Amino acid sequence: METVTIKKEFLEEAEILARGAEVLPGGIEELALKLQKAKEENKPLRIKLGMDPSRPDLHLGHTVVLRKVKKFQELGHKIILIVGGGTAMIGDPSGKSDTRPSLTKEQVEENAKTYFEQISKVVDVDNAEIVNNSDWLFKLNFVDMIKLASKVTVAQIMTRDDFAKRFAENRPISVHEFFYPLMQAYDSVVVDADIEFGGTDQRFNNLLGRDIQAAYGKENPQMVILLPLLEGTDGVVKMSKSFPQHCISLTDSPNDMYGKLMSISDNLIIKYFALLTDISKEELNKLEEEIKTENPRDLKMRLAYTITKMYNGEQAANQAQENFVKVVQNKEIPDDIPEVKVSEAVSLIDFISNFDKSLSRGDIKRLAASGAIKINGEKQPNPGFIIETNTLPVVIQYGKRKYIKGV
RNA sequence: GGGUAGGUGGCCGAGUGGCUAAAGGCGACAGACUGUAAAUCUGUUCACGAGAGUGUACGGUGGUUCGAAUCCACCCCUGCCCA
Repeated sequence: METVTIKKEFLEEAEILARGAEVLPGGIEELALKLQKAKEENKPLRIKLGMDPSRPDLHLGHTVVLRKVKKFQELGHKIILIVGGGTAMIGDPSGKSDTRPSLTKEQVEENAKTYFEQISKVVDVDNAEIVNNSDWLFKLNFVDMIKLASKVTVAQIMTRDDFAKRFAENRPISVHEFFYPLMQAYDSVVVDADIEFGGTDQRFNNLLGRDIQAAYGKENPQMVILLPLLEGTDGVVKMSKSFPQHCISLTDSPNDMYGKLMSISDNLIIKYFALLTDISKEELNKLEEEIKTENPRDLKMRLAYTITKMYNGEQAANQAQENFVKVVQNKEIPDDIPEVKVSEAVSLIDFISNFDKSLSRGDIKRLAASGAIKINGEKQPNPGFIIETNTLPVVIQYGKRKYIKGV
């Protein structure tokens, strides 16, 4: 690369953009250079972001990357959202080794649609370029694929953490799984990306994109910007679709979103503030002090309120907070309980079972036996208890926060 | 192609003819305590049935046996070693 003086303004810009992220391989300086060049040539950077359409729900973990991408968009750069219709055929090998069920074209399109609705809560989808990698991946013939595969060695592929681990543990690795990173890298060639975004678990895949671009003749191959992974509500495992119970989804109701945020581990409070809100550096420092003296619960309520408001608006956030105080802290009965018409006497177990199909009748009996079922606030251990019509309306609580009203 | 070790409930893993709906752990759910945090303690964890019980289940299909996760045959899948 020829020596170019990097202007201060771009260094500063790069530094802000890189905050909290890993910028590979050249760090802030290379990023500043890219920004500067883009400006001088009046050629917006092409920002690549891949999305797995296998499960359509977007959670807060995704927004860490999306929020960063948005900052680039605000500076006038072009976002290219790649729907992984082709890569979904394989499924990213990381984590579970099971081959995922491949999706039909219709499913991918359907999922992609709900994806965009959710993504539009963070980035400006209308100004983004949206493509599906099945459009080019499925057109590759065997020779093309061999050519692609020839660009990388087994030793290189095996440095990928997941493969190395499985190999060391004598667990199976199918050859087709090697193609996942290759396909993703090839996407970078096709969309001519300048920067690729991802979570830190995408390090290998995204860096390979850089190498493959170079191998296909791109002069200034893409940089890679990696953002920290967000732990799920349990505070241990990263928020991932494989563990839906730890995910806070963008489509969660305001009450759920608020409640789930309240259930995160204390040691995640600062991290959530830092990665998920627009809080300033100074405020963040202040919070770090406060958390030492104040009840972490209060900071968490502030967090829950802030994030709920971001995605659902102020009114909904207020309601969610009120609801939380009322139902959880004061253990009162919530307002918005689903109502079910009871036209004749019905047993407790039938009533719940008809309403909530996710529980087996055995589950309900167990709940009753453990004292988790309440009728109008009174524990009722007998699942065969008959709800008479002349006792209506009744409020049934089963489990921590599930209610039905019989009317 | 040859040899060898395996495939058990959401996961890991014990179990080599009846006492096995299958030890133990993890996870999950619930109760107590709380701040819907953590830690801790207790209980539950295939389905149906109020219950006695019934059905289904240890890779698949057949078989032996009064009785099979466990023995036999064939098949499928995976690891490792050799070629």
